[in-house]
Amino acid sequence: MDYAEQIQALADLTRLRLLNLLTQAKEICVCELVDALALPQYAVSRHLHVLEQAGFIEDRKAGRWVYYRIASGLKPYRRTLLRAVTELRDESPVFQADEERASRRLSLRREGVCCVGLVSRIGGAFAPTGGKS
Amino acid sequence: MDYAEQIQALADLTRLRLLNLLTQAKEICVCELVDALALPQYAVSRHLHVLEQAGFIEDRKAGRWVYYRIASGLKPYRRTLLRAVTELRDESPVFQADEERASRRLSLRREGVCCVGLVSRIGGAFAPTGGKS
DNA sequence: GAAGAACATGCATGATAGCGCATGTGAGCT
DNA sequence: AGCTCACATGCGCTATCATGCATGTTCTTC
Repeated sequence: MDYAEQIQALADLTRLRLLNLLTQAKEICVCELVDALALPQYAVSRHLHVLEQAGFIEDRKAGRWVYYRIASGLKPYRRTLLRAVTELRDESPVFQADEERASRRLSLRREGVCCVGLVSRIGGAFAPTGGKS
Repeated sequence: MDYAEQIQALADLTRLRLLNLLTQAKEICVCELVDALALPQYAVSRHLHVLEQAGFIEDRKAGRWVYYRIASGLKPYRRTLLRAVTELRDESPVFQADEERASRRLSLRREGVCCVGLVSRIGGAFAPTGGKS
């Protein structure tokens, strides 16, 4: 995988949105990203795979969940590329809307676990009604 | 043109090579870039056009020559992206070979003009024999 | 104004990428 | 064991892109 291909991995709005969220949290579960971006699960999975192949992110399996995070030990130029993404953040409301949804979704975690007792994606959105009481 | 499209403009090895050269000189003529990259003229022209559309470079017409340079007044994230390109430079011999050819080609300028009295591309390379004597 | 140099562009082609749908995989729960 | 949930992936389709060839455009020079 040469340099152009690695940059190619960033040349997609969905992947930029994913990276934007991942740069702002230690790690995020796939289902949380699905909710935050309001995209089909298969789309999110695919884009995450591309980013992982390009070496920008890595994953951690935890039971039936998979948490993604920014890869550790990034080479300088990759780190710079990610920095460009974070600068992009101030320029488009798309990223801010993502962050808001992600923030609400992440706040529903219990003891760091993403989906405990959550009926995910009720009617296309996550219910802020307090989960299963 | 959204952000992903702008990054898309960088997702090509030829364009990375062009940018690498342009970040290291005030301005470079198309024919000089053709020699430095050893690529067909139409290819270089096309890629320059893509970079220009994406806002990374701008051109200056001078007679029958066209000089390209890094665009002035770049937004922060674009400047950061270009910085990533320059960091890429230390990682691949391709860029260094380009620079060497470009350096030799640029040294043939007379009073800042690119092709004065030059029979360009003799046998696929520029002749270091001193131009027209 | 005719010729040539420098650069740009229209067209056809092959390769690649993203999307939508469905299905596969693997872990946890009953 | 069987089921469900979270996630990944194979397939078909469409769109986009880089390339190669040829041609067009613009400027200079004779």
